[in-house]
Amino acid sequence: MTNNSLNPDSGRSAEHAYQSIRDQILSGEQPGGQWLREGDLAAVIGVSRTPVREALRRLAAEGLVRHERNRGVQVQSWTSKDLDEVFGLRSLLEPWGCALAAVSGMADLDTLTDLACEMDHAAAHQPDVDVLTELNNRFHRAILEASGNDRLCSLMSSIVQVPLVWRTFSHYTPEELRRSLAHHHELIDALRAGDSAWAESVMCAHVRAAWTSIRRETGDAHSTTAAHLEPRPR
Amino acid sequence: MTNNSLNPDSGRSAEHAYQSIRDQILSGEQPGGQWLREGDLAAVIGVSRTPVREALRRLAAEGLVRHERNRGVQVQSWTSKDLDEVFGLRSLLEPWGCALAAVSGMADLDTLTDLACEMDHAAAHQPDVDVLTELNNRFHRAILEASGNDRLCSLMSSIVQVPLVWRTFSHYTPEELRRSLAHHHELIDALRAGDSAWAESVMCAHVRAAWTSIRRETGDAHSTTAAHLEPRPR
DNA sequence: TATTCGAGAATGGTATGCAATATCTTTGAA
DNA sequence: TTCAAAGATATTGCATACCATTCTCGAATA
Repeated sequence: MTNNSLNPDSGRSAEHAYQSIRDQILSGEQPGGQWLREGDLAAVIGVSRTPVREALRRLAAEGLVRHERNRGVQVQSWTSKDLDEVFGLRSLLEPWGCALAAVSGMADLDTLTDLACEMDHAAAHQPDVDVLTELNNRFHRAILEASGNDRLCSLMSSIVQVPLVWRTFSHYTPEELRRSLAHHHELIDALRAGDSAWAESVMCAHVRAAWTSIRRETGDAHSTTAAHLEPRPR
Repeated sequence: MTNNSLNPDSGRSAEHAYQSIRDQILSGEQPGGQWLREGDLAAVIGVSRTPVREALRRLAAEGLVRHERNRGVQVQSWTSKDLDEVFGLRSLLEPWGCALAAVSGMADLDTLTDLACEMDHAAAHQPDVDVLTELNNRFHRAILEASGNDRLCSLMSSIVQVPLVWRTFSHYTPEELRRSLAHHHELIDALRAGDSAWAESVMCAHVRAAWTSIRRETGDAHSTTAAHLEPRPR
């Protein structure tokens, strides 16, 4: 076998397959609607079908692929409705988590500041979308973790697993990018002040600004209804 | 083989295993911390280890069991912190979904009314917790589906997968049970009126009343802090 | 020409065997 | 007596083989 006892990856085929397939989907390499054959994936990744099946089931549970009995799995396709659902939930959950973080005392303001400054740097000259995406995800995750609600973190993680959302920064104009980075610094100030209402408001603005940017980029018939501008029930 | 072509369950071993194990966990038959051996489960359910493994991975993705490499899976244990997390999220998401349902025009008021009346009947003399649980879950699910946000439904489904929450009705006093059923009817009236604020408020009250009931039943040191009574950030 | 039926191929579903790893037990010495 | 190390045992992880189901495509018939 290819996995002898000297191979440090021995016993991690399923995890490897999962990461591999997930990356292909989030990067857009496997477009929505694409059928994923177990045999092909197994051959490409270099493992048997068993760990590939396990990986596909995990991805199906997370909503990245659809599983049809006796037919296989295909990469989930995303519509503007999906985007609205994701951002509707984000604009509810992230501000809430941010408000909790403001009063939990668990926020590591130094780390957040570092991340925000690194993002400023990464955006300075030739914005590197991959780096910005990575830093941004860590920033948002750090705030949610400071909320003290582990389930909230898990939920948000699964929600933002949408290629379009994952690469939010590729949709920003330079001006929008600057505003987004400014939001991050303002969030830190609000957290430092322990002002949950301030923190919540900034985060809400932050998310909904992103919503509008992405809607513009993915403009379609549905966007003309501006559904997201309907008054949000309180 | 036991599965010949005449067996309608042919090719659904994994689903069968999933339902079987899930029921055992939600019913409390398999207590938290219990280790689940693939071989034992396979023998009891009457299938091979392969579909059992698939079922266990699904349950792990849903958070009902914990999976440790090369050690197996054990039933998730629940603490009062978990309960607070679940109800914190519920008291945010369910009212929101309810408000959306009030203005979406997608709520099937007849079905909801039927469910509410069936619950009244089931609670009349000798309350049947299993029947009430089933009807209650269908009632709440129907409202969330009427919100039009499919992801919200999925999220809530995964959140309430906690034995203690699943069997909320077993924690109610007769008086609390009556109030809960009254909430259901009021929810229907609010939805019929298309009043999102009303619907949202009732649902919020409904969830938070349940929170308090369950906290009382699971009373522990943590409950003395009454963390859920802290002002919810808006 | 269109439609339906069937044979073959492709694919997923399940069972089983082996290898790797963790846990438990036993045995030996300090 | 206790602790540690090594072997025994049990359990999971992965690969492979086989079976069931579904899809495809062509031929026969209305």
